[in-house]
Amino acid sequence: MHDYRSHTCAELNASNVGETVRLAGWVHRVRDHGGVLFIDLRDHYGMTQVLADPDSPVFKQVEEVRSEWCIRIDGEVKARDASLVNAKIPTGEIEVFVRDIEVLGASEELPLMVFGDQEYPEETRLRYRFLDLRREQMQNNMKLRSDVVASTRKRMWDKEFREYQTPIITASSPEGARDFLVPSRLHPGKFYALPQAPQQFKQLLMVSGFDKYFQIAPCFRDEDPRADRSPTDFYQLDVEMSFVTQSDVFATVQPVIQGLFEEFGGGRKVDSEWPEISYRDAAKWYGTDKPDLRNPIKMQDVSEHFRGSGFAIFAKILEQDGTEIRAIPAPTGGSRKFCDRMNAFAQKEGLPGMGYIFWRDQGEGMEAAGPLAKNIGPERTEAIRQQLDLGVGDAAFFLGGKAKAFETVAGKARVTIGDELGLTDKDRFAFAWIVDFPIYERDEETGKIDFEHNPFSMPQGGMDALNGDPLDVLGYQYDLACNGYELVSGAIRNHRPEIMFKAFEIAGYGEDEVRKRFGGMVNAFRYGAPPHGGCALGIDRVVMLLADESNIREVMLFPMNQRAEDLMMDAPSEPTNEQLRDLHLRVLPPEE
RNA sequence: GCGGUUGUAGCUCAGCUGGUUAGAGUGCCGGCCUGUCACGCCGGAGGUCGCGGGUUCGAGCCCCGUCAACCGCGCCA
Repeated sequence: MHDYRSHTCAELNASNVGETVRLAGWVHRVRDHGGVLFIDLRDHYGMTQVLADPDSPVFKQVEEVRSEWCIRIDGEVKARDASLVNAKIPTGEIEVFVRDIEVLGASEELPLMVFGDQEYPEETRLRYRFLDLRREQMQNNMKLRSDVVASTRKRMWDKEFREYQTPIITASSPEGARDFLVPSRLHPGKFYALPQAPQQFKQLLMVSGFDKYFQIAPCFRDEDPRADRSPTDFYQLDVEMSFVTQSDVFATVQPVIQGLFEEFGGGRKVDSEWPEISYRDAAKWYGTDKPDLRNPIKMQDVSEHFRGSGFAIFAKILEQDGTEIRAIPAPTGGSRKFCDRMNAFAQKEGLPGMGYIFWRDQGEGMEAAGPLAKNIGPERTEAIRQQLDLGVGDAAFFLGGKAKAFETVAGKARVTIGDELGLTDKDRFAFAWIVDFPIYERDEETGKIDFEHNPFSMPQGGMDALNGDPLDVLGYQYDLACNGYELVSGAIRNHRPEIMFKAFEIAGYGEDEVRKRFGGMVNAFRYGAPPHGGCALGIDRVVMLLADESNIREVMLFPMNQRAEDLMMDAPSEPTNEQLRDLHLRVLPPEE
């Protein structure tokens, strides 16, 4: 017999009755009835009930075990009486009578229980991640993640992409987030950096003629985390292709992503229509560049109905340049209670409030209620209703000012309204390509023109476009939004050195600086660079959506906490003096 | 860096308007129990109420400061 097991804890069934078997696993739960004692023995694969009574030569030892001890048992497979079958587990028809036991690893009192679905603070869970990961949900999430990665690879290979590994210890790429720096031992005072993405390498691979590249690649960024954003490092499906247009990239990537969601979505609806929405329209309709399209609400400009109206606040706002009034239609939201709650929501988000109108049935016909309706009069109110296509029982909310100032909150209000009114179909994955991102933006305070997104995208219209107003220049730059998350970001790249230098010049970077920062790539583009483009898909976020988790740490094995610390491994930690000497480093005391 | 929320037993939490000895569930320890599968019953141990200061006759509760965790803002090509 094998040292540890003849079967896993998921394998035995009625056909094994009478066999002598050996099982190993963790004590999930003990039920001690004095004369008879049951243990649910758990391993990666499942659970088997084992039992002992005073007839067992090791009854005394079996009585000693506690939750989460790792044990090995030998015993005899017995059929359960029909009335005792546990239909909840695949091994429920049998149980194993213990004749020998070996404690492989005892456990101290647990800081968190594997059994049950008790919630624990993240600090506890992360400090004892190895225990947390024993829990069923975590095991499922990590298995799902592994399967998603495997399926992603297969789908890319099926499309004749190959996976290539690019360097991890490399040069700083100062265009984006903060770099993680790695001091050089051989070169005093110099540093490597961990790549924020394999961006430049994959573009160089295109110059080298590899045509179709992908990589499940770790990306390193020294930025503060969010619930859907890991600090330090995360994984992307990184893709790049030569001789392609934007629509070629979409056509390549959509089946891969759609296939993944169909394969692992657990039967939830997966949209096959992926609309292309311009960045400007997304902002106007949804207040964000990563809209949740499961929510049918589409915001609209209703400025004209308020211009010169009796509602002085909005009328005054509209006298200023660059302002507008935006409506959020809220079908079925037509009650004062709901409207007041949403108004309070807007105030909590830092706005003066949200005006509203709602329409109710008033005997002879429809009546528009709410302070706004009174101020602007019945004709304007009716015009608004018709524009928004609303009726009795519906409501609409209104925000005014400069779009930039209210759009984000408007977007949040749209999400909240959709959720509260049950308009958002939770059982669905809805995708949209967000396209036509502006290449440049003006810093409101300094007035300086800078890159809005990333400096690698090809401007639509090429060199000619760069000779006009920079703020009008759009890029072949795109995101994929899914259920309110940004899943993919990509671009057709700017592979023409002269256009690149011009693009950087507009943002205030001279040729010397571009060569210094992106030397490797710019240099390569001088030697026959093909047109190319691609994208990167956030693996963690895909798994998050598939696992129906709202926190990215639920789908990562050993994530950092909110302060980018690993409490289990105690990272970051202080280096030894010897290490510092090797690296030619001296640590300054913290300031103040 | 800023804002919000939270911090009470190993763990998850309750604790009223400031008032006697700070509670429950679970886990742990001991006892009883031969058919449970969230087993049941009895008993026990276990507390720097995050930390420091203040107000008060009296503080888990109020005030000030501070630390930590999470969520958000900034940031994230």
